[in-house]
Amino acid sequence: MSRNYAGLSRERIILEALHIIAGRGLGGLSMRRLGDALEVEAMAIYHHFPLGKEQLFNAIAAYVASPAPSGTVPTEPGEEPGEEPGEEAGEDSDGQAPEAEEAEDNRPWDVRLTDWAHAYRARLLEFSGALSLLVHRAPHTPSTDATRALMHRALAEAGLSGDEVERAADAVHSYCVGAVVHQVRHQDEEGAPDAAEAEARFGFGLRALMRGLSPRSG
Amino acid sequence: MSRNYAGLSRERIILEALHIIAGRGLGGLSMRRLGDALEVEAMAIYHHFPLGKEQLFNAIAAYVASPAPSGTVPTEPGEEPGEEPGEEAGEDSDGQAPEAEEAEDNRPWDVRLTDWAHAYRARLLEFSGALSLLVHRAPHTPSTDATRALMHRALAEAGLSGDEVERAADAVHSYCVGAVVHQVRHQDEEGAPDAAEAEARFGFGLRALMRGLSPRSG
DNA sequence: ACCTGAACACCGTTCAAGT
DNA sequence: ACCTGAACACCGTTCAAGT
Repeated sequence: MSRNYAGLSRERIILEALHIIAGRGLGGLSMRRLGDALEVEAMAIYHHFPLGKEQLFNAIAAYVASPAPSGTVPTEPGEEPGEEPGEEAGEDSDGQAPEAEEAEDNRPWDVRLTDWAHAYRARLLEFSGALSLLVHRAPHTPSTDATRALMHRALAEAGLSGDEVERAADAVHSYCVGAVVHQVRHQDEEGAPDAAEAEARFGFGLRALMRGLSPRSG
Repeated sequence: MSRNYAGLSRERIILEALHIIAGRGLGGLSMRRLGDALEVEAMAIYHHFPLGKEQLFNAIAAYVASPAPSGTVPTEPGEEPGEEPGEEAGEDSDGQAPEAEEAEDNRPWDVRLTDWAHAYRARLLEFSGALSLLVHRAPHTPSTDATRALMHRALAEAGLSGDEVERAADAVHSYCVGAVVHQVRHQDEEGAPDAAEAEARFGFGLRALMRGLSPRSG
């Protein structure tokens, strides 16, 4: 029993960490506790996250902020993409990633934006225990790239131009994060809205914002 | 030198804690380090915050979220208001506090709201190191009461009614917090906007939101 | 009332070692 | 490559004691 090929991986570690965070809060996550949950010595985690807890936090943040192809563990900048090291992974520093173009989305720009916003909100809400990790971390992943592209296309289509697109995208993003923070902050108060009402309020504000963002129509 | 009347107070402790947070981040705040900064044994802090670090965090959150009569240390629910204990402080559980009505604000509703939003944003930005404390804490202070009243008056004046006022207030609040989080998240990235541009973006989104919130005008 | 100082359980991380 | 186990410096908090 001295050997232990626990089959640890970054993904398993992140998922288990998220589980602990969900149950005991962010402050309840310790390397030792995480090791226990993974049935491994705490120090084993350092083999997968050599830079320690801070690096683990970054990975969790990236995971939470990347609602992409379902449960993918994104690679952080400054880390090699795992798997057999050998040739360079070919990091094209281009903005536009040519992948992930599964099918054209022909729906109107406001529907696409609204859809994205609701999905993003749901993701943040699902991992609300890790939300405060996102306050000082802005992970950069394929998923966040895709979001950026989606928003810019939609807002350009709405008739905004250049600077306005940039600012409008920031505004929508800010509103989504802010709304989730607002809900989480107040969720165990007395007159707190239930899940349905919370989503209704989110939709109300989102519609107002998008209405106000649209170019003058009269 | 065994005695030490350090003249400790909740306010001094909170201010010093905020100073440490500004310098070393939230994770850099330890009771022992805080004690050192206050030239006191760490355990002395527990006399002013008997419930420990969690209570201190609550107090910091309340302080940051209360841009009220300049630097007042608000009292948290579940703590006596300090000073000589004796008679009960007379906690009127009424919502509307009859105090703090210094002078009528006769400016249009949108100016009042915009003003409040910019001031709130500035406060959160000033203490951005403590921002993540607000993700899971919604302190209730005279200042937050005043904010609520201000918002409701303004939005009612704008022509919104009942439910709409509630939802609109949430939306504005969400946007403000979200915008600050968004700025803090991205602030040491490459193409990050400077302070002026950041405020401009904030204003842009805020105007859009308020425009979209206003009742139909055509 | 206000602060000290020793003590305890727990924490993140390093480092040498095992397979 | 992957994991263990002892060690170190630091942490939050309790508790008895000083003035």
